Amino acid sequence: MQSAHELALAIRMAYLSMHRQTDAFLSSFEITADQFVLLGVLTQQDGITQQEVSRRAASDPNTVRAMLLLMEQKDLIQRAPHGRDRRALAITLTKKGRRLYAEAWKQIQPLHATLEAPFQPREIETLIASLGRIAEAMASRPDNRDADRDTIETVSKHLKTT
Amino acid sequence: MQSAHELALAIRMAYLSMHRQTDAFLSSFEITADQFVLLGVLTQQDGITQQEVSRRAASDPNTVRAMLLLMEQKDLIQRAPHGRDRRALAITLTKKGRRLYAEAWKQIQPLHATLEAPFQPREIETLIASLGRIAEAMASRPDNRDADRDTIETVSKHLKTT
DNA sequence: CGAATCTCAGGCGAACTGATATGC
DNA sequence: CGCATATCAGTTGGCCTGAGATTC
Repeated sequence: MQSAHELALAIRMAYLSMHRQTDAFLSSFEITADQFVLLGVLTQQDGITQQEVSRRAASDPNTVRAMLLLMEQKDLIQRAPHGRDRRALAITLTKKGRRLYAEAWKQIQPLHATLEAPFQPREIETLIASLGRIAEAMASRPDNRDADRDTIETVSKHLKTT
Repeated sequence: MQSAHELALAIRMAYLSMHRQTDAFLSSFEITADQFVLLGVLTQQDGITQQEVSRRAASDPNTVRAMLLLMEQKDLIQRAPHGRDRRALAITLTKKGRRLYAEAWKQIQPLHATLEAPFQPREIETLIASLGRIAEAMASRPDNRDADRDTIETVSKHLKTT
């Protein structure tokens, strides 16, 4: 069990250090690492609902809503009534949002290079698979909420197609 | 570069799902996953300064200070003037804090089991090492602040001795 | 004296919880 | 009716900037 705790701390440290660096790299664009993730989701497919954005970002609807409000103020996205479901809002990228994501993506390449530098290509695939198994294991615990399972499946599918 | 992005997203998803589950497991103790991390640091060694706690938790001094204030209110820790450095506060666990950590540790064992279930013991060691290399790579980027390097070294040392 | 280190205060974005309203 | 979606209010953790205090 000791090694499980060490693993948990290692994941925590890797995530936090990466998140800090990502924020630093994106600060000149005045977007955060997490907003960058949402832009990436919408670049894959937009016109989807806030719920769908939340699922694909493995995040929480309330969190996503707050982020989208900020991003709407900055004219990166639009929130318009959904055609088929009048409860929902359809989220679309603005031209500014699409352009910003493309430039932020370029900006972040050195960080991507640093991230994969210590590894062989095969190691990276293994690492991604291991982390995916962890996320699956966490999401399929008996006491979980149903949403989590959907999230993992949705995101896994999303990852495979990118 | 594409795989680097996938790796980043995988780390993010693994961390967030784990963090959610940890919070759920600890909710009956009325402490959070991050407070649990601080208690663990102090269990290893207490009487250290807030700065030292921050470094060992791979976190930020201001964040840690706010958390310690909450934990002091709940009588889990004490903040007393430091003997050698009169600028600093020395943080010590109370008996209540020490007992709570021991019980929370027991409570969390099923989650630890779930975390390591998908892997062979050797795989876990490899995984921890890989995540450690990522944290090192992130911390040693040219544009980093000096504090990050110290953090990684301190925590790495800490992990080895546990 | 200045430099370094720690504490503290205020602010912001993100993650989550729980509750409520409304459309399906 | 149950279910899904969005919204609102509140808490916590994480990071930053900047101020003040103390020690070196």
